[in-house]
Amino acid sequence: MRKINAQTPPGVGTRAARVTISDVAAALGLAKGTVSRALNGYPDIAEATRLRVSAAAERMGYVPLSHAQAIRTGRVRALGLVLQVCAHDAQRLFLAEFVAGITTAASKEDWTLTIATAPTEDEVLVTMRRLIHERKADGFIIPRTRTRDPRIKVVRDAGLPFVLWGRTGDPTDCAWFDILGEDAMREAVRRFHALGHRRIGFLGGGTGYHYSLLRWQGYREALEEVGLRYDRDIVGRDANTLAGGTDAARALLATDRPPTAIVCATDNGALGVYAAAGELGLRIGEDVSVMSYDGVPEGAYATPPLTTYEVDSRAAGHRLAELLIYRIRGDAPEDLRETAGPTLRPGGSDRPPARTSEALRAAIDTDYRATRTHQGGTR
Amino acid sequence: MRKINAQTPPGVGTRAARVTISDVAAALGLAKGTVSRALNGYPDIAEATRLRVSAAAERMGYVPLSHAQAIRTGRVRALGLVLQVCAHDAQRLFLAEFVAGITTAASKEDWTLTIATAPTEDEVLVTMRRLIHERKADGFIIPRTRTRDPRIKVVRDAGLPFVLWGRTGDPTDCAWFDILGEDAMREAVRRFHALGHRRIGFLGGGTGYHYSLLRWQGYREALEEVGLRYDRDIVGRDANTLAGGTDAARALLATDRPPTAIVCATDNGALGVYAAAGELGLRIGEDVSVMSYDGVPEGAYATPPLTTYEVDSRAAGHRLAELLIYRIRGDAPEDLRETAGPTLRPGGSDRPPARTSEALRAAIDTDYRATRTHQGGTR
DNA sequence: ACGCTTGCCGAAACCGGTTTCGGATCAAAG
DNA sequence: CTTTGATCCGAAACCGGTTTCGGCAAGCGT
Repeated sequence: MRKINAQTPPGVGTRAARVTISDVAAALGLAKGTVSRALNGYPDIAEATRLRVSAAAERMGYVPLSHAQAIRTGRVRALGLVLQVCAHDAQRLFLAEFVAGITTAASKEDWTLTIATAPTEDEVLVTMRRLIHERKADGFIIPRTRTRDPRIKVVRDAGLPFVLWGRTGDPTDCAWFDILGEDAMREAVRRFHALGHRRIGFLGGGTGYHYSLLRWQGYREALEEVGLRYDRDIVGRDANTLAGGTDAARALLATDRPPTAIVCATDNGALGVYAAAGELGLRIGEDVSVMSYDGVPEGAYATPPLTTYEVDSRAAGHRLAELLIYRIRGDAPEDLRETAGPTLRPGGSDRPPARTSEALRAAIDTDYRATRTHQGGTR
Repeated sequence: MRKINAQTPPGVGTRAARVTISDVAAALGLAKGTVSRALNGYPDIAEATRLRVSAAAERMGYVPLSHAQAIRTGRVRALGLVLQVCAHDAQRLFLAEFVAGITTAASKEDWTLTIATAPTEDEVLVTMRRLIHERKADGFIIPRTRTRDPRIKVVRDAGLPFVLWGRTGDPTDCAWFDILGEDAMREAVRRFHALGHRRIGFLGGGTGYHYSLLRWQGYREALEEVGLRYDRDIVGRDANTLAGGTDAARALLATDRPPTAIVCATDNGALGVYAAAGELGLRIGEDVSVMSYDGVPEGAYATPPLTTYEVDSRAAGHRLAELLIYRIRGDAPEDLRETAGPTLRPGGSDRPPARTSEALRAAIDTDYRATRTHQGGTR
């Protein structure tokens, strides 16, 4: 009488009996070790046997238990992702698509995604260490890389494979996928210049993020390329949130020679420009033009719709998962570095300048007073 | 000479040596079975020994490997979540907060979240079955429940615990957390009535979703409560997306007696009302008032900002994870049913009616023509 | 005909835990 | 002084896989 595995965990009803490797072995009259080796492609198994085994496994519906394998192999067939979810808004909504991309690629190979979140940068590290120590993942996807990123050290010290969503300062041992945001910034500057803008500002993302540095460089290089002078008066920082973008845009528009066009590293920052322009009674796409990067949905709802370089987060997630699996399977990081070009999503926020920077300055000053007094009256 | 576990998986550097239960046992001069029972609170271990063991485990940094435990216990200490991520937009951005809530609650108990996605409803079921069969999760969180939800059958058949994010038609064996959307709809109707609206329409979510049914009922009941007649001419369906909402709103505004206020089951539908109103040259909050439910960020960026009942997705995820863990540990589903009231996020889209329904009809007809001819001109 | 590979598979150890079972110790009871 | 029972722990089986090791049989050369 064979013993059937009929464990009944407390709390709920019986779990369906699973067919184990021993069941398959018994059905074929083979040793379970033989079955295991046959399924894992060991060279010391006859081709005929291998076929017989995989046919039987298929027929009986046998699927190895990844955590049972893990105890010996140390691999759980899971990708790790730790997200920093700040209390305030920012960057959160790219996530659904991103995760969808990762999980579809992962499940194609019968892997899963173990996901965790942490409120602060430090806790992200703690959480990663915990997942590593508990062997919850065989490798990590590291999103939103910084120029000097402590997460890389954590995962590298543990000897675990990883891939970056974005590039970083020191590429040693790093594999990555990234979209060339700097090219987007370059194109934006060129386009503004071609439209007739001669005073083009820039709003950068948070300091420390590597994409932020790259995009700023792209802006700066393109400026030189079209023959405009770099002027830090019309370059804002920490503008990757709505609030930050609003503040920075106010500052730019308060200068003696305000920009007639602003290139933004992120859509959130660009929406801040909308807000600041609204305060001054300026219309986007007429008084001030804006182009940015990300493709957040709010941009499409703004008036006029934001012209931006859209990021296909799903495709990125998909590719990153594939790269990570290759990496875990042993490919060299140097062979797993990919970049893609930016994709423009046209809107109505990038148009020829209605006036020069000087005229804009004057217009702001008069309009602003007008708006103020106008707002004084009830509505 | 003790053998140290120094396996080196191919592909990357050495994984740090982990301290195992045998290490702890050896350090204390106990059998590893004893250590295991001590840490798991078996009654046949002396209190002194238990303290000694847990102190040593703590000191040595011993953490049991969940997948090693799982092989015997069948529990992997992971929560399962399978998301349907449609190609088109809709409901996606609640996700980051939701996931954050789940993972914080989970990691508090040293659990993790195994997440997967699928493009269609059927593939969601397939994916869930796969995760169940591979024992990737000890229980599931089922989001966006339908009145008759096939996912419940899948997980119930497997004998796995689960909790619902939302309620469902047949509550047998179900635990859930939900926000009383129907109360929000009631309040919205009452508020519109108090503001003077006498023609209040409704845009429902997708059919089949239980929340959609409940909210529609809430609308209908409140209508009766304030003494207005239910009129299916001003009730739209399948309006839980921007496109669906736009279509439905067009239909409502094309009736002989168009609504001066519209209660929407979802923000996306409400933004569709904005779009439809825009087409007709109507202003939200003046010609047509709108209130809805969800609290998506786009709503705050619309002009005027959308008045809506905001959902704290993070709190919901947090609570759902807790409930599921309780459920897995054996609590009865009947004891794990919680609801919370809606929270209003005021905007500018709900104001007294500028005119009656009849006057609105006339205004639309004339304005619309005017707009058309006006649009004929450039710009 | 004999030894030597080589191919192929069974047996058993192993991974890191959990759980069962039985035996040793000791205090209280007879 | 033994018997009994409770308390506490060690030993070993077990979970579902993987991997090592050794041996049998067929094929090869000489």
